[in-house]
Amino acid sequence: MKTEISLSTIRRLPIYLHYLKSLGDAQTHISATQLAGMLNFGEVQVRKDLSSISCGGKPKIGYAIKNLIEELEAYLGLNEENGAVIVGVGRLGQALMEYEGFAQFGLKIDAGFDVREDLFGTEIGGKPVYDEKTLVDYVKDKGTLMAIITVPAAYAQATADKLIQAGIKAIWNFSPTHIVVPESIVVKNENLATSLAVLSNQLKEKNKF
Amino acid sequence: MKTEISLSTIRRLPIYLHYLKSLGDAQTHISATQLAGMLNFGEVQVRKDLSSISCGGKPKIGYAIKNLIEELEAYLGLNEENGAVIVGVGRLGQALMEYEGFAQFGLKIDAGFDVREDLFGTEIGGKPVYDEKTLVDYVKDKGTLMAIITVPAAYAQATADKLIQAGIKAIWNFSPTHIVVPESIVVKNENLATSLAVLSNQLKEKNKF
DNA sequence: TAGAAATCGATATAATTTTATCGATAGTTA
DNA sequence: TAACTATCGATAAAATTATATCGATTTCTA
Repeated sequence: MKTEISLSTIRRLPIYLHYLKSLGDAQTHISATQLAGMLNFGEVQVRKDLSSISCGGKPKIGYAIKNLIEELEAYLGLNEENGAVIVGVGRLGQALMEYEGFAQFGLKIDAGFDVREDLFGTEIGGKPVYDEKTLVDYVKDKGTLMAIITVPAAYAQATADKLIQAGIKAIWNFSPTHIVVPESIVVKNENLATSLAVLSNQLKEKNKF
Repeated sequence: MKTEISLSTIRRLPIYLHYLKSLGDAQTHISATQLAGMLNFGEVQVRKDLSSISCGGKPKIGYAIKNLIEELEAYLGLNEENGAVIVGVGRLGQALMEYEGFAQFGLKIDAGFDVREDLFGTEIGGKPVYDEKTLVDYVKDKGTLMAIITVPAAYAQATADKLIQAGIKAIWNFSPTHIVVPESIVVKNENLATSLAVLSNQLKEKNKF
């Protein structure tokens, strides 16, 4: 258990967690070598990653899967529930509201907000959709810390500003635009264009030969 | 213009591009300082990034926006059109099929595939949905190189295998599972859990104090 | 036209991340 | 029980990425 865990490591932790969970009860232990092989990582990297959150595996045997899962969950804070709101209930917003995988990672979406009147009062994935006008009050009342933005690009920055003013501390932005926030706010711009750029660049590189 | 551009730089290029496009005709030139300020990057970083794809800015003036956009587009290959198929036409698949932003980045989604009969023959975002059984033939016929996977986690790996067998070279995986592919195939696992982990971790860190 | 200000690009330094190496340890097998 | 193997964890080396520094260049201003 170390103090500082690198961002790159944190990014890989959920991948380990997910893979470990997908293994049934067939085996009780797993080695870094095996994990690395399955996930296409380096095995030293896996050991280092795991050493930062786990209290250790045994030579010749590997890590106890059950332990490892617990340690990963504990570190990632998947016990404490994070309430969140979604702003922008278009297709993407709906997809995210319906997505059940988030619960597994400690994220609980409480409600969606939109400007479309026909959506008010409806439920998606069991979560209510409210008038976007009530967003600020809702967030203030509930003390919600995290917001997911899925509005059209043109409204993203304004939405973010409004949310921050209401007390939101973390923003997950799916709008195809880069939003800028004060230092004290955590933001993750989920830029699909970025992924796409990397992907098509790699494709181009590989097809050169 | 250099030979090797780092992955981190490639990831930032679309962000520059997008921002530059969002500027109107109000200004013809922009400095690295300005760009850095707007996007919250280091200004040296911006210069380095741009130097790798651009033939240069001028002191005191900065870079010609129009040029820069062209250079970015050229490098990112946004002229050559990349045809792609989407496998799995659930909400997320639909959202992606409808999303118009991809065209701007050279990605043209040709069709969607699913197993749900009621979807066959329908159109989403102007693109047809076909029976998943015809996927392999379609890909082989068209010589499609890129596929987007939005099927449930349990089917993701099998879908990928099938696509690869049909000749796909690049896979963009939105299923909440990590898929593994041969060396020769480019894959980008778009793991929402990963982003979420980073986000909630940072939130936790900041709220410590 | 001389000097000041802004900005670039290059080089150097620092920080981060990945990969390699190696001794130690827990099981396995002869 | 002695040798052998797989594996861990730590440390060291290499590679990558980000940041700082500085001289050179262009424009603006007095």
